[in-house]
Amino acid sequence: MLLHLQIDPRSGLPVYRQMMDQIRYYIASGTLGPGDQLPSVRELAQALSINPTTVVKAYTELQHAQVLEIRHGKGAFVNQSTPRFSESDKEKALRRLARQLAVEAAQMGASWEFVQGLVEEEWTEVAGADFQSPPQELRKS
Amino acid sequence: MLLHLQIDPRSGLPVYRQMMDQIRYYIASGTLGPGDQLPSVRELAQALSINPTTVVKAYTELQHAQVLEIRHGKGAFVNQSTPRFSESDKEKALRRLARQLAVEAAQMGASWEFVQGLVEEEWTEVAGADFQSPPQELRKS
Amino acid sequence: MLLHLQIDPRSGLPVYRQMMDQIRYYIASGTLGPGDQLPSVRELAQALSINPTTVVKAYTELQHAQVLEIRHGKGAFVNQSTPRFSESDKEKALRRLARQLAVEAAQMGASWEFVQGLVEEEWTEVAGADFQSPPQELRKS
Amino acid sequence: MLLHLQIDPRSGLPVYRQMMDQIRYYIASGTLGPGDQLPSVRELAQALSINPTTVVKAYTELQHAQVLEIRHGKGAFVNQSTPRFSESDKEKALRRLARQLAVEAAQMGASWEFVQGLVEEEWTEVAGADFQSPPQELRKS
DNA sequence: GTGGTCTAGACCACA
DNA sequence: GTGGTCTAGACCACG
Repeated sequence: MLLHLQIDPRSGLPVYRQMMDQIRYYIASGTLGPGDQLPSVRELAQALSINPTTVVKAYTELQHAQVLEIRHGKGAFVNQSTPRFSESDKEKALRRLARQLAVEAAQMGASWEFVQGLVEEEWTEVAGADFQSPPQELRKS
Repeated sequence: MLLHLQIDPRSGLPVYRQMMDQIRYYIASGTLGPGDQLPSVRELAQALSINPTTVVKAYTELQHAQVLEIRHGKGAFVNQSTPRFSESDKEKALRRLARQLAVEAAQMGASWEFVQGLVEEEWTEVAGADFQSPPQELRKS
Repeated sequence: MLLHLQIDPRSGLPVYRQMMDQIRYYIASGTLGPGDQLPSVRELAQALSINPTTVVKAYTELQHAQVLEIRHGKGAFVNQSTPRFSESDKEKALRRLARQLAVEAAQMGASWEFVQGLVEEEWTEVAGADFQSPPQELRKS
Repeated sequence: MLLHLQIDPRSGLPVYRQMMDQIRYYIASGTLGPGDQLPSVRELAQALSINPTTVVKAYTELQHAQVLEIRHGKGAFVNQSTPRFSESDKEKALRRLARQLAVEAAQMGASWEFVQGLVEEEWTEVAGADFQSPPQELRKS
């Protein structure tokens, strides 16, 4: 339950957003599975040497994004069900990221092969594990 | 002299930092060379629909970093001796974006084919015109 | 821009939720229209003698609910477009409220006619004004 | 002795207060009379899937308000001389719920017919059996 | 023990 | 001026 989040206060990215990104990554990559409990607010705050309210913000935002489920008095848990998005929303969000990647890669003079390889590497690292992980049909609540 | 900067106010990244990063990229990638003049503050601000003071801040910060030279009444210019990014820095920056794309796509339940197609579309749109997209050879990483 | 929110710290309802409820009411009843600017965080906090971060929380939650649009450095505005909900979500949310009303009314020994009249009164007060308000097609951004 | 309390943990209202309110309603409406015994703490807690300490808190608070009498080792009982709610109090409480329903329905773009139907469905389900729904007379408030 | 709310006040980003 | 983030610490609700 240590989660090993790495926070860089000088990155310009808000701390709570860095936390969100990394928690999402752990979930997507299978390190955290549906139903898994996250560290308590106080525990994580102390481990990262940040204020508890910052952790609360990260958790709350992830709750809004249907990534976490917060149970009062119990703790924060990875949501059971994959959140549903409309196809248009999905494409819109992902296209924004794809464009950002393409633009920066092009500006840096990267080749298409390089970019393609990079994306494939990250995809397999993140989603590959899921395909081999056990089916999630056993969980019902 | 439009520079094609891509700003996302909701990314959590400060706008002036997004600008700095991308200007650095332009310089590192050779799109901007030593001595080249950057757009005027007003011009850039209008093009990006942002406040001129934000542009000023980005330019000033880059001046402090010895990346730009501000000549009062003349404009902003790329400094001499601008270090190019190392290959590892390039990869690190792009990998961060690729990972973010992969994580969100995986959490949304997108297929690999969908992600791959999206990236390819954006790449051809962004880099295609400039680079005469090279022949589609097979690659593995 | 006074908005005249009434907060009762002893009601047991969180302050930010009381604010949300009343802002929603003002919007639904037409007192606040699409595009209207809300009081600034500091202004409202001072007027209600509460902490600014509490106002921020109310505004942020309403932003998540697609009721408000927050423009950094500009202020908070009533969203232009009515948020879209699936029919099933709509019914689920409203049925919860309808049931609560029915249960409590029944426990208090209210008659069906009384309940029906109450709902109709509130509906016309809230939605009636909208039907007579000018069409909103002129706004484009 | 199930009491049919309706608890919504996400309403923002403290659970113990929701319980207090509804127990007061039961008493005011005559469903619970002076001297009647309430469910045991454990029984209620299990039925509502909440923590026994929460039930204890609700009972204790009602004891302080002289609404209940706690007899050690015996249970909780409705006090003598429990004032019934005035008509205006009834209306105030119900109107609050009716308004909330109207506001949310209006913001979701629901039709009056939809809302009306929903309320009638819930009413008949909740009160129909108990009250042998009286003949449908015309009423105006 | 858990999370939820609120305060008081600081500093940053943006217009 | 606007909103956004973070800290330090308090008290409440819940298990």
